Amino acid sequence: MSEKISCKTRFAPSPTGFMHIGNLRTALYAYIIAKKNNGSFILRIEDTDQTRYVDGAVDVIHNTLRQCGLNWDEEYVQSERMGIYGEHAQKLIESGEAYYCFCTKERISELHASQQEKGIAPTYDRCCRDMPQSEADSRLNHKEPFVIRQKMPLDGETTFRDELFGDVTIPNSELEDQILIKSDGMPTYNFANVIDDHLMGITHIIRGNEYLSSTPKYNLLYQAFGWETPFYIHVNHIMRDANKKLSKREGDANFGDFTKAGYYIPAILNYIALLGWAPKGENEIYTLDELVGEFEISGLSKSPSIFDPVKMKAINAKWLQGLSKDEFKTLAMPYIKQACKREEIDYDILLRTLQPRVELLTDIPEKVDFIDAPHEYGDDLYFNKKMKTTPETAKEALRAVLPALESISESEWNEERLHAALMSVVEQLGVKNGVVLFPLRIALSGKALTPGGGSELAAILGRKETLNRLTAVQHIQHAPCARTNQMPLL
RNA sequence: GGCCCGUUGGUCAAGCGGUUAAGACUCCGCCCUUUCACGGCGGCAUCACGAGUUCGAGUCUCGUACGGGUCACCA
Repeated sequence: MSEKISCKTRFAPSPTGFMHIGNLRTALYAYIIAKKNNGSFILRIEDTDQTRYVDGAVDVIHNTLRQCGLNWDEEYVQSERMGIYGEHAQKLIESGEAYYCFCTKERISELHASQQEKGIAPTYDRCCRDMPQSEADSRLNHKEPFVIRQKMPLDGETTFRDELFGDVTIPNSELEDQILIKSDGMPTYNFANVIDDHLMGITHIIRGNEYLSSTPKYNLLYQAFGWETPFYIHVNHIMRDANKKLSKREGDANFGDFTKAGYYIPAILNYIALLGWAPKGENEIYTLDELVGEFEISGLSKSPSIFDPVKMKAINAKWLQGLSKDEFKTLAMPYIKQACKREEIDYDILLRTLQPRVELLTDIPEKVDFIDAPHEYGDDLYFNKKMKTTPETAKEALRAVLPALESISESEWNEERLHAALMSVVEQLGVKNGVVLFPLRIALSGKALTPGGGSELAAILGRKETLNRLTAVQHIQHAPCARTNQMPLL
């Protein structure tokens, strides 16, 4: 493909109101291949089937591509181009490459039924193919309904080249005299596609594997018009599991659902690019621009790829961890606000402790929900084998912590100062760090797992709230712990 | 069913006639650590099967099996 200087690719979705992740990946590859060759990327809305029209569906396509940064250079809407397909079909009739067919739908379905009875594959019997011109003219004059069909070669075989699969040869006997123009005057998808791709100057056609066996028909059309055939790149399918495609019905294929689920858009693109394509080196994290730089058609995979949400999460986590402080803040704040209304906290520390712990943005609310109010908990939470803590050691530690922290003034309330004060308590008690810090975490949050440890939590919550929570814990009259049946801690 | 395409660990995958068959995710162990996470180190686990070509086959050829696609006046 390198001998071609110009390169133009297209994404040709039909507006269904839904952006399938597999379609998006096809668009991504088409965009990348265009940009890699300094070419252009075209969006073509394939809306010839007006019965399938969905309100706002085109907006979904536009918004998704924009959000992803897949900016298109030109846009066409197929329904606005209806005139040109009939003209082209006429040319084919004139050159003898196509013919009028007056067979009714009823005749065709009877034909197919009888073929099936005989165990033959149903196919059109080319009944009208050799009709004399005079008869055709007369039937046209009588306004008989007709379709226009393409004359396929009756024998031999057709070979086309796919840039990934290599040469693919199909016997011409497999090819039906396909309909180009339907009886309502509309072009079939196959016909409109070829005409549009040629007229728009598409040089590289990137599309799903399902078109592999119909590509000879497309090439035969190009040849019938005397047009140069494009490069083909057929990409593999994304599967749900070994023999099921990712489906709309299962709700596991919609781009919009992934953004709602807390995925970061560049990470989504990154992951789907890697599904069915492998870079040369060992890096796995790529921006869109980097993908453009790294992409090679030879890295595409021919066999189907199974979508792995676990791996996608891991890629998402790597992306979030790699963001700058400010970028992460912008993304994380809305999620923090969902669970945390309190304003007077140290967001810098919170964000810093949060960032390496978040896989999906939607993980955040659960991680910060202790800030507004600590969780309720029983004394047994203070048992921790690894930290060597029990409710009794916790009680002693927290008794010592309270005055130590009270002695820090509002203006000195920062991480270093807090850490130093807590370390001196550790030293004073002659215990390991965890014996003091683990109970502090629980006293401040009511949770055994928090972003950051005791000193970070104290810094995040601020002096007033920290001391309130510590004081509350000192004065509460606990009932005996149900599990241990021991007397209350404090 | 005909035709077309595919098949390397659980998943994504590298590999292009000679490799101890990369790497990533997952899982497990260890280290670090105020928990978890991050990070570091280590581990489990793969060439669908059968012939052939070759000194030598995951790599080439042919079969078989399995999987997918396609055979519309849908796109």
